[in-house]
Amino acid sequence: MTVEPAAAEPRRKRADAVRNTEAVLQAAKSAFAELGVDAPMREISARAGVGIGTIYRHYPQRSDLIIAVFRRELDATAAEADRLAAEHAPAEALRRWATSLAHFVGTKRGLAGALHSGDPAYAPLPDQFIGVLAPKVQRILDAGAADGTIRAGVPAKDVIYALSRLADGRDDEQDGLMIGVLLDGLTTASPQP
Amino acid sequence: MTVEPAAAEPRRKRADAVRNTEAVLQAAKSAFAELGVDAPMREISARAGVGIGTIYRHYPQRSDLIIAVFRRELDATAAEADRLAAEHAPAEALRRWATSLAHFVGTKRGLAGALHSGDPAYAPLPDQFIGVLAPKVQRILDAGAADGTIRAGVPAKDVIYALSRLADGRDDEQDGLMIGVLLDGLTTASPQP
Amino acid sequence: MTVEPAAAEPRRKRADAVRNTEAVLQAAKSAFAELGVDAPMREISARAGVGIGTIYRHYPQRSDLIIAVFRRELDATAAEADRLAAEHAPAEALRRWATSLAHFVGTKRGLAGALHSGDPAYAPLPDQFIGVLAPKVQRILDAGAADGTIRAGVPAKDVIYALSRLADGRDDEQDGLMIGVLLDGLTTASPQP
Amino acid sequence: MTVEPAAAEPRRKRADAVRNTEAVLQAAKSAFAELGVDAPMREISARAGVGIGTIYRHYPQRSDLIIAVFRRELDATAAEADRLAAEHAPAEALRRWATSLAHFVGTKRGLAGALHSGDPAYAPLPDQFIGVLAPKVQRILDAGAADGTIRAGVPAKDVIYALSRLADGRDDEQDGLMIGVLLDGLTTASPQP
DNA sequence: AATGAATGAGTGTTCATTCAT
DNA sequence: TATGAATGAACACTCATTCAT
Repeated sequence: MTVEPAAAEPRRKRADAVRNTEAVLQAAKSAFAELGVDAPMREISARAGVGIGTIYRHYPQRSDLIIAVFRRELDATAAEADRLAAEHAPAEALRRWATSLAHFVGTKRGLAGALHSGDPAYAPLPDQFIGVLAPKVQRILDAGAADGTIRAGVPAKDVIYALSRLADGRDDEQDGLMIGVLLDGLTTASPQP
Repeated sequence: MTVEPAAAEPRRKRADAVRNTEAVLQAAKSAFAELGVDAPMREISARAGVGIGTIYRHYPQRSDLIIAVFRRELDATAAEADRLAAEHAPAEALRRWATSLAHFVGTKRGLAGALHSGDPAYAPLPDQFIGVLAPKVQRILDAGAADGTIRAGVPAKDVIYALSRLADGRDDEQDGLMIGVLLDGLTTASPQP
Repeated sequence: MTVEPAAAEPRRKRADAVRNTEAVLQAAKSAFAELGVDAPMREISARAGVGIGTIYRHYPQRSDLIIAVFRRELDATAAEADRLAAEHAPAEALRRWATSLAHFVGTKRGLAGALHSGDPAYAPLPDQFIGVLAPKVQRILDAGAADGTIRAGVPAKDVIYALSRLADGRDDEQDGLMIGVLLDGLTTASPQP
Repeated sequence: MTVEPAAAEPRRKRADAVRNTEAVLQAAKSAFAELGVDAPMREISARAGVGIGTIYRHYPQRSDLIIAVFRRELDATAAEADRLAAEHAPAEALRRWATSLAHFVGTKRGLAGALHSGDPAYAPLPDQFIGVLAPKVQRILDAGAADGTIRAGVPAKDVIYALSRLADGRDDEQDGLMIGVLLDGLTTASPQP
């Protein structure tokens, strides 16, 4: 497929490594989607066509792999918050962003559970997720608090956790309903004078 | 076939059996609290000072044991709904009951997760919990819908699930905050004319 | 169903015991037929509506129960040998008797296996079966040897074992075929002059 | 994708793996001989001085291990059929081959039982054994049927099963006797004109 | 005598993690 | 650096057998 320079042996290695890394991420993504984020490591290595040792080399902790797999989507979700904040009033931005997050979390079997499991294997996860998302969401919340459309005093972290939990169900429709209720509790119809 | 004295002696030796049954329930309760509802059966049998076979005799499925352990508290939580419904306006009753449920769920490591895991070992759990709680909660919701203080069209089942999820955190305070927000979304300050 | 004297308390016990014994035998028979002779003891006691201890009291060894269950049929099969010996020429008697034995063994899942397993739980079985059957069969064999229609020098015990093994299949038709072949090897078409 | 030297080095370290594989086969062979083909996996792994996971890695199903253990001998027995067919008249070839099979089966405690147990753990066994042996034996049977020295219409499969059963005893001598009788029933002294 | 609760050894099986090559 | 073989702890579950009542 890709044309590679015949020479440059050391480069080759690099190319291989990149290919492997990508294969592992894809494999993990599909395995996580089908089996949950607690999918057997062996299953992932098999899907990637890579030795299991290679995965451990790159991702010593399971949480490292999870983070790597979701990194792009996580960043996209964070960016979405900025975009929405720029284009919509805070309450509306929050509402739309909640849908993004719900989609993100809802399609990752077991992710919400892992975030709150207390299992050491997942320990670094919450900080990672909150670290990326919270600042963006906090800005929306602050803007809403400033114009009175969003209840003040609710930390972004807790909003994100709550949304994650409510989005983890088997039934998107019902999940959406309760997320809507939560947002109703968080927002007011119109800016307070 | 044979006529027996109505004042039946309900088979002796229940002394031993009852003692063991109680020991198992206590052991399971403590194990569940510390290790979660997926605590190893052996651990439970060890804590109970009982052979592992004894547990399987009484509770062939893990879910049977979980239900037995939480039965009393579950019933109490259900009864609380009735009591609160009798003593308070619907929205207030709901709010207070949510605290009860939050306490119940919040002290059972892994219970909320098990309720939504899809794991066959926990399969009968959701029906049990919803079956006991939903009718009571539904009555409160209906009363609130009737006088306009609670948003109509939100099934008790979803309310219970949502509350369970929000109560599953490690931090009671923050859990309580988000539960409050959810309830705000579910209720209105005063009866609608 | 049966009319019992109202008095005679000690008799009652006896009646109960007999009823229990019979129930156990029936239960074991059906369990053996469906699950094989290694059916769980608990399953048998449950079918009999009797405590498991009761079975152990009457039949300390599994082989005791097996023997008791098959006793009647075993005796009938032995008697059949005598009957056939009286009514038919030796070779024909043997051939017919083989069908009886094949039916007996073929309908007892696992019996043939147990007879040759070497498992201590079944140790007394072979002697029991051979002890009852061999003398009868030996008489037929001897008669056949005398008139030259049955090959001499083959012990009844081995004939019985061989027939049991060949009858243990899943396919009666094919079992019958090979039993026929064995009998052909054992007999000659007509008395040798 | 990448061109590799045709003289591929077949991955080092096979030294270790091969050693283990062989150790497992030896251990299984001895365990099967002493305890039967239902010997505990742990016992086998212990004898092999190998972790139990190693056995499951190589032989996910018990039947896989059984087949692997007996493969060589099974193939040898099949080859023997060809050899005997080439060197002897059909009836004599069959007779001699029966001795081979009897030796094979007779030294594998429980193998004959497993072949007919219906236990899913052994399910692939009959097809494997019959698949390897039946074609060879069938050729002998057909040749014998053609020259009238072997009874026609008896499938090789049934002959093999019958011989296996008769060879499964504890007493080689008596087993041999009944096998002889069966063969007598299957063959005629001399070619039919 | 009958009951059935209790015992606990035994077995199959999975999977995270290490490490020799 | 990659590989994947090996490890072995862990767990669920079954069932023969004992024994207090």
